[in-house]
Amino acid sequence: MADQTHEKESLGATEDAAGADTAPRETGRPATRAEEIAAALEDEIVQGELEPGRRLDEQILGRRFEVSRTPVREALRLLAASGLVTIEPRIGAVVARPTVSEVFDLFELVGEMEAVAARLACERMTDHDRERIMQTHDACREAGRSGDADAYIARNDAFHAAIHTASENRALRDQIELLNKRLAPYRRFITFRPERKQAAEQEHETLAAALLDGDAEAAARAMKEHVRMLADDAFVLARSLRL
Amino acid sequence: MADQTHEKESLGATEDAAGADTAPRETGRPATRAEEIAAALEDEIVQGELEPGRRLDEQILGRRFEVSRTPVREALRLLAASGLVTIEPRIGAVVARPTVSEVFDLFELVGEMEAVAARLACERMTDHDRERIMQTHDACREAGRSGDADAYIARNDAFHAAIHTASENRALRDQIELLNKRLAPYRRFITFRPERKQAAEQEHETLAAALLDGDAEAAARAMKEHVRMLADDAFVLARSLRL
DNA sequence: CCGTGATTTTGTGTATACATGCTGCGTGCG
DNA sequence: CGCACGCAGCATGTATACACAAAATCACGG
Repeated sequence: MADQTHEKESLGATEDAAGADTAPRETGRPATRAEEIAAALEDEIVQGELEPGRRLDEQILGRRFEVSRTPVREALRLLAASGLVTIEPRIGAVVARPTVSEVFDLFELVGEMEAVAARLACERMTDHDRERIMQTHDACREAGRSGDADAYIARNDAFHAAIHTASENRALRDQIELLNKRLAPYRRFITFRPERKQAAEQEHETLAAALLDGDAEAAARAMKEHVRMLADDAFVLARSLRL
Repeated sequence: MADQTHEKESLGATEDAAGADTAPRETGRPATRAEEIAAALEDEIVQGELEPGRRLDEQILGRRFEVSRTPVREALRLLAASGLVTIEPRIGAVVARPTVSEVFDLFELVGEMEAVAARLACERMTDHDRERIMQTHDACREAGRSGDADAYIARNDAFHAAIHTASENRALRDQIELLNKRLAPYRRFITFRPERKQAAEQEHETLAAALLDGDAEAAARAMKEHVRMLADDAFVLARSLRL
């Protein structure tokens, strides 16, 4: 039972190295069962396999992961703390289903924070950061042409992650990436749409130009606009889909 | 029958954040034991009774709160998720003791976010918000003269809370207040110092003036500067105290 | 005297059992 | 026919027991 080579089915398994470090926990220490379960559930929520509002029954999950309720409970607590699930006493856990207004607030917040990150990145980035930003931007553009939606999402995340890293503020970076996880279920619908992808492309160009040009304010503005457009599209699409 | 009102608190309503009652009244049970314990521990950490680095033994805490280890564990998980304690597998929980660099990042982040809140508040505040900001500002000034440090801290928090509320973004507000909790152990040393209080007073004046004047950029700048000064003083003091 | 390794001890991680409050449905009354 | 009350089933909250890893202690040898 000591052998912890978890051969779980896992999911896509095509873990992109660039976006792999989206986990704020980099303890490097051996993971506990609860953390493994939390990570697995988080993936499923972010990937949209578990839709918002879905009930998360402790016993069922326990059977599914072949553990008792205890680690499952702790995993759910972890996810609840990061805002991905909601737990109400004596009721149970469900995948978080924020109100429209809450999603709006989250988009606005992440926009502001990404803008801060862009500004700081502009002021602080090393040559290596600059290179990585250019590189991920190019990769993003390339994926945009190829039309592979999954690849595009991964590259897009990598581009943004490069900016977060360049901001040289770990707390900021962690917060942004947590917020993006919470918003992932709502972004998914958007990023797949070709016209959005094209617009994002354009916005990325502006953003990258400002970054490489060292114009912090322009970069911040471009980033905020970028997120705002995304949010707008998300709401328009949500409305048209009666979500 | 539970007569607990699950009413969500109205945003601009009579919300005495000034009170910040440290005494968790146990009228009935609006929460589970784990949450009660988490709240109690959070208070003790924020108040500085539990210093950073202090070990949090599950069994000892269980005896202290007269519960088994289970709710204690969940409480610790809750606090860990909010960043107030650190849990390492097979090691246990300790009150979070971030590195200097991490504290620096946190101060910078909270400064940026408070600045965002100030800007948004400037653009969105209702008459009621405006009144509340003025009112809490006056109270703050008054407490500054009286010399009651605890009262001043409470009023100061209320002033900032009024701005957060006026920003009309709940997610932003929650994040800022969480960050402030995490920084509380390090702010404590500063806020008590008279010269810092006086400087803060001045900065508050500038900030309030910009807010009431509707100058969003000036308000954001003033807020960022306000937090930056606080952080600077905190680091200077920490160095002089060899912390 | 001190370093090194085995042993004990302690505390966390997980499992299981019990208690309590919610949910849903059926029955009886208005 | 509709609604309220009550009961049974069940999921969560809490307690307790066991397994195992890490720290502390001690014994032994250099």
